[in-house]
Amino acid sequence: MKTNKKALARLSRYRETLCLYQSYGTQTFFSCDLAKTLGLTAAQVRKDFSTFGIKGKKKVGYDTSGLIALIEEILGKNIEKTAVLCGLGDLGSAMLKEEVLRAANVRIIAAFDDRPDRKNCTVPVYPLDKLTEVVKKNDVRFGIIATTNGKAQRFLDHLVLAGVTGILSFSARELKTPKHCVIGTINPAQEMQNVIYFANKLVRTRS
Amino acid sequence: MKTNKKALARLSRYRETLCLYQSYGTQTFFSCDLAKTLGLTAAQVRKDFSTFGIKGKKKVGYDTSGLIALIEEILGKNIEKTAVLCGLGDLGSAMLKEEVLRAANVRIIAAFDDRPDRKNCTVPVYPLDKLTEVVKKNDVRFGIIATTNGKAQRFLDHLVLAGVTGILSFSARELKTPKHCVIGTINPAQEMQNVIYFANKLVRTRS
DNA sequence: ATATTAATGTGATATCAATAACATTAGTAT
DNA sequence: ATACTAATGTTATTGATATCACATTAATAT
Repeated sequence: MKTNKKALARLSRYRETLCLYQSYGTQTFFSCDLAKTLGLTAAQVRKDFSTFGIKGKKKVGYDTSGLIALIEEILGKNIEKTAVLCGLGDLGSAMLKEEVLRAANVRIIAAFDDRPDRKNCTVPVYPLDKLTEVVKKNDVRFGIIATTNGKAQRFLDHLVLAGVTGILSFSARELKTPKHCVIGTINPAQEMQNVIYFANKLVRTRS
Repeated sequence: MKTNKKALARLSRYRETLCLYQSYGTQTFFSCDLAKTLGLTAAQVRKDFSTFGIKGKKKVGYDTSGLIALIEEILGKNIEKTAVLCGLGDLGSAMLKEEVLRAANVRIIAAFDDRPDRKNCTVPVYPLDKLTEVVKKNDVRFGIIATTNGKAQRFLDHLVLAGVTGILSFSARELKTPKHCVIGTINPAQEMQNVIYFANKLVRTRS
């Protein structure tokens, strides 16, 4: 399968929407339905499906529940994955909310924060120097870095050493990551910057 | 100037890095330096610079402080922009932390949340029905939606009606937005999903 | 002054993603 | 049965982004 980052990113959006359809009792749907709901073109939906080997029936469309199951299979959603959380400030606490990461089906099993006062009842909280031990004992493969920029690299280094292979980071700083470890970065300031830039452009080019 | 979304997104990363250089006292730098720090190629850095009309000197490189100023000019960083925040849960509170949005130079002047107990000392907190009034009175052009998925569309509709033209949303749901309004979406679950997918692929393709 | 060199700036090329176009085919109507 | 139609699945085209290659040129060495 020729992987396509953008198409992959859309897969989980497709799944979301199909769940919605299912809740309405819609058993089958057409590519144009899904496209409309998501503001895409029907061709793109079909192209994406084709990329991941998803098949429908001519004149009938696609089977909602079957497709949800298939997408979940492709995304490995059925396998429960565990992660540890680094940093228990507001951002870290937000990540612990059930709703936020549910779609990815990761379970956060522990948090690390050097401020001992940041207790949390949903997961145990440890200081950084316990990270390796906890990660190794529980065979954790993913980490979320929700600390201030200054501390991010240190947490990352610990995660990598402990054997984590995928990291989600909220740090605006550039983090050094070895090749065998995947890192995804969320940078709200940058995203905001883009919104501002294009909003300004919209205003300027309106004639 | 032929705009290029990706290049624009990198501009703020360039700025970040240059500030770091400046703090080390580095007055000039080469494209390859910047490339190395950010894990890009020197050619791409120069291409990006070229896109935005940024000039250097052969054999000398680029002037750090001059370039920071220029990028800030391009990004409109010098103009202070105001925004309102919708939702004051953990995610909303995180957005109020100075560090998080600083790079975009937006100032959040008010927050809206229907839970009256969510007081906050750094910005005034109002119920949703005050949104239009506050936005109009202060001529606010940007909004940040940090609520649970269910409430996001309602906040967005209010923001749009009040005249906001740029929105940053953390909602996983598809939000309907008019064409004259720019929306940027941050979806942690989806980002995590991608990390998981590629981390698994890495493991599988390692031979 | 001249040659050398190490950098920039950019045109050409390759890759990746989105869109358009259309050939195929399963259902429906007659 | 046959024709028709409305959907899929895929190929071709376009567009955007990244990479490559190199001509240009300003500083340095001789």
